[in-house]
Amino acid sequence: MFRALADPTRRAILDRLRRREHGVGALCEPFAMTQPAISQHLRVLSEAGLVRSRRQGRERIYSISPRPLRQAFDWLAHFESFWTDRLDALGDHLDDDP
Amino acid sequence: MFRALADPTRRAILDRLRRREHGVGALCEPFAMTQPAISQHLRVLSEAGLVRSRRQGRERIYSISPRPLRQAFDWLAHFESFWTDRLDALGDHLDDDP
DNA sequence: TTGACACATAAGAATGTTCTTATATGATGT
DNA sequence: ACATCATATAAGAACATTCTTATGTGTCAA
Repeated sequence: MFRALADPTRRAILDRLRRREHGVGALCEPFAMTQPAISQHLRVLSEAGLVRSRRQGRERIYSISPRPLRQAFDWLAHFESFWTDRLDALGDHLDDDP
Repeated sequence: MFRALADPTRRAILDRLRRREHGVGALCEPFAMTQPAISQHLRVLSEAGLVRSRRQGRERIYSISPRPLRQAFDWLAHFESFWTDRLDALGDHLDDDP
């Protein structure tokens, strides 16, 4: 799933979808890339559970599906004390979830 | 940088370093992988700014370097409203940073 | 200074990713 | 039924990742 977030195009797509949902055509527009390439990225995002889609006429509308993003967020939150503590440099981080 | 987080071995290394700093030998121990493989992962983490290291005798001690983790965390935090709001299903997420 | 230890680097094989072009599918309007 | 629009899928080329084994580098201890 972090793998799906590893690609900058896919992160840009998510940033775009964060603002509002979009059809594929609209998602393609800002990228210097063919439509199949975007569809493939959407597939990766979809398989990672990061987006969902529904049909609407002949368009397919994609939107954010937040659950895995939240998992990633929660994982990173484990490291929060590293930038919160001023004790940072002391290597003072022992088990916070035993 | 998300690319560096995309590999499960590297995330496991970070999880390990989150608890305390470690030498390479200790980091290798839980993995079914050779020492050079781990050293290569450590190099990727280091180039992404996710870990730092210092020499201590003949050991090299690795520890977390939190700045890029925080960037990732901040990026994901942009999506926080998706799992916070109960309006989730309404696609009601318009610009929150214009 | 020599041997052993802890680690890094190099080279290469296997596999995975990310694009392209060409083609298939599914819905709409006539 | 047919042409068209919106999108998906397939096949393949180019490049990147992730391991392996073999070897290099720096530190310590005798």
